Order: sequence, then structure tokens, then C-alpha cells
Amino acid sequence: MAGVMIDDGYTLYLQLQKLNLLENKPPLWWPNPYTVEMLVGAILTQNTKWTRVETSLENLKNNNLLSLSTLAQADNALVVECIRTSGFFNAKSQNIQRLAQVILDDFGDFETFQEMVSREWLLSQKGIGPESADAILCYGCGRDVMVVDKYTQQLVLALGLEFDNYEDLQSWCVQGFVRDERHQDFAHFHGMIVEYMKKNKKGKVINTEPLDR
DNA sequence: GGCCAGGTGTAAA
DNA sequence: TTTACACATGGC
Repeated sequence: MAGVMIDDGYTLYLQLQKLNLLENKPPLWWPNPYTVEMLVGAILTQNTKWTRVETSLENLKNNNLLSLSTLAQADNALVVECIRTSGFFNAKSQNIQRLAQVILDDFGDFETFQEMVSREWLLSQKGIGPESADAILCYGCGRDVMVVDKYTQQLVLALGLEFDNYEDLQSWCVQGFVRDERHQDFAHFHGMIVEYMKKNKKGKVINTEPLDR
């Protein structure tokens, strides 16, 4: 059949593009990107379904807790109640509040944080690992960064590939991309992977030939 | 009732 | 330096 070898991220990207995966979706997959809400969501979604996170974000919003200053100053017990449904609420509530405070301390405000923050800075914060750091850079700060989540791992595993760690898989994903007009951004790539895996998981048949390698 | 979801930190080996 | 486990909820 197709016979296209997928041996780097760019050929995978091109194959996914043919499937029209984002036809009825916004081009940017994370809801409310470039906001404090996205930042909070990145931590809340760790090892949890997004539907739980939506409830938590709604609760935080209703309590005026989606700004850095109100989050940092809020009673921890209130934050816990707001985010309970997302699981791991003790760790996550503390991580979120600590992060809000240290952003204010180190950058002054959220806009400066978006502009100035580095991956290393994010990784040095408690509760932020490689995936959360890249998600925040990509969807919170508008950087052209490839996010590697469980969907990505499962997809490349299905292609017969295995990687020892996050950075190796990320390097593979980025391989082959050329900075020309055809390269939209890695957020788009990530969004297509998620859509592909969601459709596959539900047993739906993708509207064209399956990926192979 | 067990399994798992858009991970991360830490304690043992 | 790896591996194993804890963290917690709710839907299937």
C-alpha cells in the first residue's frame, strides 16, 4: 500500500496531515492558550483526564483564583477544594501556589514570564517535569516547542519505535523538520497526534489508510 | 472491582 | 544510575 517509511518526526507529521485530523477543531489544541489558566491546567492535567481538569478550572475561576496574585495568596484549603476532582490535590495545589508566587518573585508578572522564562527554569520548579515544561512553553508562552505526551509515546510505539527517555523521543519528533513555509508549528503537530490517538482509541476508523512504517 | 488518564518526586536497590 | 512506588479522583 502506501509504503511511505516513517523514520523521523517530519514524515510522521506529513502522514498525519493527510488525514485532515483537525478539520473541525481549532488549530491550537490546548483550550485558552497563553493564559494563567493554561499554566494551571498544565499541572492539573498530570496523570488525569482533561474533563476533571475542566471542572477544577471552573471552580478556580468562580473563586477568582486564576490570577498569579490571588492564587499565591489563597488559603491552600480553598485551592484543594477547587481542584479535588483532578486528583493528587495536595501536591498539585501546593505546586500551583508555589509556582504562582515564584513567577511573581522572579519575573514580576505573567507577561514577562511568558517572554523570559526558559525550559531550565521551569524544570527546576517542583511539580514541573519535561512534559509540563514543554506544554507551558508551547501553549502558555507561544514558543515553537514539541510537546511529547503519552499519546505521542503510544503512537511511536505502535510504529515499532521505542525510546529510553523523553528527550530522545522529542528529538526524533523534531527530526527532519525544515524551517520553511510548510512548517506550521509543533503545536499543530502535537494536536494532530492527540486527535489521531483519540480517534483510534475509540475504535473509530480513520478516514484514510492507516499509518505504517 | 480493577484499570487507567494529556506526570512527577522520592526512596530503595 | 535505574526501578518502584506514592500521590487521589472518578468513569468505564
